[in-house]
Amino acid sequence: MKKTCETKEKLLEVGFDLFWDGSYGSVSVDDICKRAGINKGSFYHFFPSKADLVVAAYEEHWKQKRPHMDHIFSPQVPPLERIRNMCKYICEVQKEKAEQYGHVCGCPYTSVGSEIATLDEKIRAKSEQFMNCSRKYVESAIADAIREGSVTAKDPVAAAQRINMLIIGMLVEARVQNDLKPLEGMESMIMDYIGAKTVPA
Amino acid sequence: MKKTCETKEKLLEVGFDLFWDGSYGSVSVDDICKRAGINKGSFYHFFPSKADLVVAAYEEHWKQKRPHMDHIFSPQVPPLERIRNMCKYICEVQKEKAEQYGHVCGCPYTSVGSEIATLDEKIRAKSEQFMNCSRKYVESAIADAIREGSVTAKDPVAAAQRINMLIIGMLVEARVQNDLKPLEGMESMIMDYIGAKTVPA
DNA sequence: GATAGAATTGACCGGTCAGTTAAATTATTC
DNA sequence: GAATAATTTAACTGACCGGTCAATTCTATC
Repeated sequence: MKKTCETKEKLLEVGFDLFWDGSYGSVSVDDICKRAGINKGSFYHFFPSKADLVVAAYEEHWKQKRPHMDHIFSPQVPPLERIRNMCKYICEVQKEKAEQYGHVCGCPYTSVGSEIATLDEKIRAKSEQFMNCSRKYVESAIADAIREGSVTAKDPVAAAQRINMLIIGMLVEARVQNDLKPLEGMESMIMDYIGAKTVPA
Repeated sequence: MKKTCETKEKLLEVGFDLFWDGSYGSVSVDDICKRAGINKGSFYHFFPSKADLVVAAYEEHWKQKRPHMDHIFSPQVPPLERIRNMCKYICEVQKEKAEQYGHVCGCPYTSVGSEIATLDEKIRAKSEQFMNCSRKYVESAIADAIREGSVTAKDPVAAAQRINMLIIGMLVEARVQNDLKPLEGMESMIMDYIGAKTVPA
């Protein structure tokens, strides 16, 4: 029950990383197995197909990321600070991955999701689901900000949706430009957008 | 000199369409040739590689699209109307392509660009170039809007950059959701963002 | 109508792709 | 420690990949 999980989890982790850095089409099952130090037969013992691996890897990745997001968006934290911390977190992760891989990688769900959206419905649907995970956090933060009056925005649902699009656009630009610069304005752009009344450091 | 161009242009057109609908990795040279009714040898007579085709197809597509953009952004047209017309144009094209292919396809430069950004520098650079083409139009429209006082925005460069990101984000979301809905708010979102003073129909 | 260069053909290459299989090894349970 | 199931191994399949090539046909010019 132990070693089993190690193999499976190794495949999930390696697969996620390779797909994130490259693309779904450019990473083969052989690539994943080689990097994971695992035989191909084992891959197909745990996953019925390459597409199933990427879906499982999405789920595993989100499972591991969620506690961090819950912490960032804890109601203990003032609402605008939650959003600011999210921006910092995104930038940190991007910087870290860029150093690790030598490329700016953008949002993993978005990259593979956009690549494969018209070709595999199961992956498409999962990408959609996870691309929208962070939206709910932003939504409740903005709702709280509205209640405490620290923001001129009126509709938390619409605002969160738009912020989500903005961040996605930024991350895609950063990936295509292979440059972290597009991310620099993220925090101020969002604060501008929701009409944050305090303009702290 | 006539039939020659027809073959080459057919390959450019079919390639662009297939890459736009699917992805760079999922469309083979054989697919393109079959759809174009052209032999593989001819493909490699005109293009040294698959990557070169996609770059050439980008260039051809932009060449054909540019007059339309020049028209939309003619200084004859009031600046905010230029931007509104651009939004309408984007939505129209997306709707048309969605009907044609059965999928919402998003921005062609962005989709392939994001897919391939970390793998092929030549394609990456071209994607970056064309993803930013529309930015210059928006920039000058906003500058004009500022001069005529129809807008509260201050910095046309920053505003255009952010609008570009917004549109990219929207198009990626639309593609991944396979739904035109995310595009609906484009015009009002942009007008909100730059602080358009008139709120016409 | 001879000639040369461009366009076209279709068979072909080695390599790689996702996925399979049967046998061997390891853990688990009684 | 025997029986059973889970896991791992490595060789294998057949289709398809991007790209090559020599042979052929077209076309423009003199």
